[in-house]
Amino acid sequence: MHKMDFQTFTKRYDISLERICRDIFRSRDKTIRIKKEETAVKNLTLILDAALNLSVEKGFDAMTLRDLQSRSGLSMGCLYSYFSGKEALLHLMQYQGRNLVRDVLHEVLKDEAIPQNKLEIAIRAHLYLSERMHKWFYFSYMETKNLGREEARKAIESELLTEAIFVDILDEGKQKGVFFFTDARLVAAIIKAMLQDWYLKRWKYKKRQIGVEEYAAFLITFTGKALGHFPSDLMSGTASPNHSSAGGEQI
Amino acid sequence: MHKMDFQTFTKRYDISLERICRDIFRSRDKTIRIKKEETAVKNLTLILDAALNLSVEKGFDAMTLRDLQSRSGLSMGCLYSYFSGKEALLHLMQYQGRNLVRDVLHEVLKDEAIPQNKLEIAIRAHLYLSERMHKWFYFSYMETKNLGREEARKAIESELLTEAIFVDILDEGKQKGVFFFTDARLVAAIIKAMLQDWYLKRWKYKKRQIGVEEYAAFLITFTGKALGHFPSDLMSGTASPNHSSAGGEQI
DNA sequence: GTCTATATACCGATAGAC
DNA sequence: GTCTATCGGTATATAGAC
Repeated sequence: MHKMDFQTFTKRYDISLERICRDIFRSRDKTIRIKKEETAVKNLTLILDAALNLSVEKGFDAMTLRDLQSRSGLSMGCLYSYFSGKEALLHLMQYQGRNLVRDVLHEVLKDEAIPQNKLEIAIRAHLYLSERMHKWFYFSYMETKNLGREEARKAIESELLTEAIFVDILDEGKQKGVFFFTDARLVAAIIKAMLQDWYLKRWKYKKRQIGVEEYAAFLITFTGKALGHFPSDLMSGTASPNHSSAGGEQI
Repeated sequence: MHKMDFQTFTKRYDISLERICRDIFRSRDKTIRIKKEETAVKNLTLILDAALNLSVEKGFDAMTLRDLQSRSGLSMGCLYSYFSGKEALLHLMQYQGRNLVRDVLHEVLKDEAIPQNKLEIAIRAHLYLSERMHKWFYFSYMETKNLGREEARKAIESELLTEAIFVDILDEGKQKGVFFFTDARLVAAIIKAMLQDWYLKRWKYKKRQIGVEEYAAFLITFTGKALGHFPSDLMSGTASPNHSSAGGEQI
């Protein structure tokens, strides 16, 4: 998928809360007591939407099930038909978010061979994903520390997997003589840090009216220069205007 | 302060928990009911040490005052002689950490004139500070969202102040023709993101045996290349060995 | 499937003995 | 200055009516 921008990205991949909830229902029929798919998906959407918003506002820990009750419009008893407890809800959301990110990242890269293009695509896909699923990314990052032993291990594994994608691209580019650096893992680590800043410091970029396309172009130029590779059409530093909300409502 | 490394940094600046607690006692004699300085500083040190460790382990919200009681060795009633409530403790710690960082950053930069050196010093000082006060930095970052309206405003102000230091250095370098970029605030923002990665993803760098000197050298080289400025003695990419623990126990 | 009502436990905070 | 004992409030979770 070349010459990708935010709009074509959101059109190509169905990243909606409803779709995620349907995936959850189909893969977790044991822990969810409700039988009818339509009812289950509708209520799951209400629950996850409320839980995401409350978690971003005040933190998952500070969110009480009474908050979740009133925000979702469902009752206490009804909530417990969809998950076995507050902790199970946390794990459910973390798990589903991780898998979606992993799948999309592999999907966008699968038909590309040129390292410079791969790097640009991986950066853009990660930024676009976190733009589309901003609350989800913010939530996943902030609540990692509250996970239990086994779940924390999976979160770390996921972090390293994303990084490994960048390490592979960098090493390939180094071998082909288009990237210049000494330690691929260090470069991948700070690329990841810069990607994460986009959703962790969203308030800052929003206040400065910097959109996702502009940030993407800047990041690609900056890393390109640092790696000794200069993307031809981006060196001017001019970026597209802000249309960060072109892809519909954020989830 | 030129040719700064971690060891000389920690020797030059007294960044100990005891010193911070003494500052707190002297500046807050109204909210602390204890009169004798020796007693007060001793117990404050116990309290803050326990609070920092518990917050990093499970989060400030999840930490109960009973946890704090057993970890510090003091009783419930005694704790309340040192702060008026859990929220006041949070604000106290945030406030004191912010001020120390602000003061040290201004101190290290005050006698330097060359932009390239300024950039290197600012990067090193921030990394060394966060290395020395790792728990403090991690705590400050993670608990920002739990602050009240007014305190959150101060935290944001502090974030932007640190960034402004980098913006000034970058603009000066651009004017003098040694740095090349289009938007100083974007560059400063991602430099900050890379600095923060050092204390937010500490587990990763520790596992890979990357010390603070090595990370500092890498960051300076990477940003130097991206800005079109090549530090002469760092281009080889070779870095000092890991002596991240040379400066005593972390706080 | 969804609701209300309630059980049980633990939180932050304080009063008052020592 | 420091302790123990306890209050009032609220959390998660469940039982059983509809």
